[in-house]
Amino acid sequence: MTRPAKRITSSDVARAAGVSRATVSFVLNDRPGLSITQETRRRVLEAAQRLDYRPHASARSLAAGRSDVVLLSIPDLPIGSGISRFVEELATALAAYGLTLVTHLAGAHGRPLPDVCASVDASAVIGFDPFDHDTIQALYRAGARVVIPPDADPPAATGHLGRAQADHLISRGHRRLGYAAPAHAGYRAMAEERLRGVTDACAEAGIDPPVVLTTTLEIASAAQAVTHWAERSVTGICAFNDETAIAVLAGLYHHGLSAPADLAVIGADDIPTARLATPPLTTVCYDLHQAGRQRAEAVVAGLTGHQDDVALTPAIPQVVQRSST
Amino acid sequence: MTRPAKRITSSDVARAAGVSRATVSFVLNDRPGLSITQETRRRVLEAAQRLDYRPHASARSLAAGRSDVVLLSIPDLPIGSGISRFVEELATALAAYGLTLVTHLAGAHGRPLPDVCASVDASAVIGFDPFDHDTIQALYRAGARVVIPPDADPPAATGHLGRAQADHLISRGHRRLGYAAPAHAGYRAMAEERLRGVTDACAEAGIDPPVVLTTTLEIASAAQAVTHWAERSVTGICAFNDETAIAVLAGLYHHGLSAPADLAVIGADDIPTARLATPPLTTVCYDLHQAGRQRAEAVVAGLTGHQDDVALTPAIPQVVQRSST
DNA sequence: GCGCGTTACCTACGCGTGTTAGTACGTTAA
DNA sequence: TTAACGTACTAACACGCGTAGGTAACGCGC
Repeated sequence: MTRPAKRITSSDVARAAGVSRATVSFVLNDRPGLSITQETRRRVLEAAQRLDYRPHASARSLAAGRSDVVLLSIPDLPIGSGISRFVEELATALAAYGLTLVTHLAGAHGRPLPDVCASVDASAVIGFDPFDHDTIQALYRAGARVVIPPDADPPAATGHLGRAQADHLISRGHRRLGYAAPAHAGYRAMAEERLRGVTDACAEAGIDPPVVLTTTLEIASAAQAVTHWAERSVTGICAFNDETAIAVLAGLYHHGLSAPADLAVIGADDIPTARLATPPLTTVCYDLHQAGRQRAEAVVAGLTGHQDDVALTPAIPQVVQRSST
Repeated sequence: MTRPAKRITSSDVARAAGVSRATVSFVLNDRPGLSITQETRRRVLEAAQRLDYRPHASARSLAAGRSDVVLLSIPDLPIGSGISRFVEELATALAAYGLTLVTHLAGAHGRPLPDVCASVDASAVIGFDPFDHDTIQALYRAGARVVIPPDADPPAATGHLGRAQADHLISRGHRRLGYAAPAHAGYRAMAEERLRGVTDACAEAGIDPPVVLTTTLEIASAAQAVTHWAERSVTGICAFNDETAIAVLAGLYHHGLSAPADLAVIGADDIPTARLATPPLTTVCYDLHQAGRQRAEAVVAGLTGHQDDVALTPAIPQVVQRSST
């Protein structure tokens, strides 16, 4: 077991560089409007690097009244690789502004979000689900200066995914759709939003609402759902996500059937194994690259006081066409 | 957009309760060895609750020299649901000790771990991969008081997964094994450790080392690997993880072959779609529930100074027998 | 010599806590 | 009467940093 090393403070750097602590602070924070000799600046930077100086975050945020921590709250559901890509993109974009992203699984047993926000002294909080009003107030009281989404319309945005699935199937001639809902309770809210998109698209196309069936990730369960859909002449399935879609494909295979001839299946999220399914799965997903970047910009705009300048345009889902539709 | 609320400090609580700030601190931290009247205690608690007082984490950790934040570093790889279960378990166990877990995706582009550790002022850092010595030193310098794994034998533990895979195949009579390595660069280190376990198991069983081939998650790539293995009379494949294993299954299917008749395939991690593969995938995984709880205990032991009392017994991998072997 | 402006830095305060060393007020013991 | 001791608090310092305000040195014009 390696022993803890002593903490390096800005006084240590100041002493090593032969200047005052204030000068160290000016140099390291690149304070504008102050004149520091190139030579002094160099000495400070060299000393800081040599000592591997890292400002004490707590002291800094206490003094400056703001931290560089951004908290991402992830709902209590099995994390898919899509979220992971989103997180990576977001973290990268924030890092470019000197901000650090940490995530927190808002599980049922964990601490309430405002507590976590206070614990890490986050200056911004990003969520997936919209927060209710009380939570937002508590987050502000816990020290957050920016909260995203504030209370805007992301539910509608989530519905877009389902709408894109349905539109795709309808455009390929399907007139009777099914919806494969997940059994996992944690998915409930998100599944209902995606379903709403499907239902809306059906209504606009003038066809019946989708036949909704719940399936677990067991082949037997999916096979049973396939039987039900067949009985009701359903020809195209929108699945809650790719895993559910792959379950449906497995259910088809179990009956000696296959997509898209017997039943077209479209998933959501584009997980890595989607392309490895038999047949390779058609799916929809957001441009997470863009979504992450946009969230990062919104945070930065909020922190610098221009929060009204950036509107969160709902991300546009894209269809990844493969062979299951 | 709701407007930020003013921060409540312990002075506010003290004023509201008609006592000094010090008394508030004593009451809220339940300081032992001090006598506080029941009545005073009640007044303080009531005032704190009424004002929704939350101690400023930065100020507290500055003054006390410790924070209640535990940082979990997750390697740069698509997060599987297994990790998510592990994180949930860990967060719950830590919350019971008043500690807050936040996670950080150690992506290639993100900030170096010590920076993040310093940013959130974490008092403990938990990692998956073993940290190298320099990183550990930097983490201590960044303010961490406990680092897990310290530098112990988790490489061996990680290797256990590969060993379990190989042992399983060998026990079923396979004498010539292959290893399916991932193409993704972020997986490199972890893949090599798992491969080492396979190689060790082969050596102990007195058979040739595995035929290592790299494959992407494209069917064509996997099919090519399958051809190579067939040419070298390989009968059983240990895949780096389930996704790679599913790619191998898809490669087999592409040639009109199937597991386990033509080639046995075993994955790792037990992702949700593993049971949905054709055929359902045999795989190995850790008991993450137990692993999370154990890490939490190690952190607490470390923070309270009894770090030598808790030995991290390497988690024991379990084989999930399905139909691909 | 004096006033003024600029450059290059330093002194000193405050952020909101935890915590040590006290203080004021009893009660008891010698 | 005074010392000793326990109770129930409070005053004041320290943590490491950002930053407002100051100051010494120097140049320049008159």
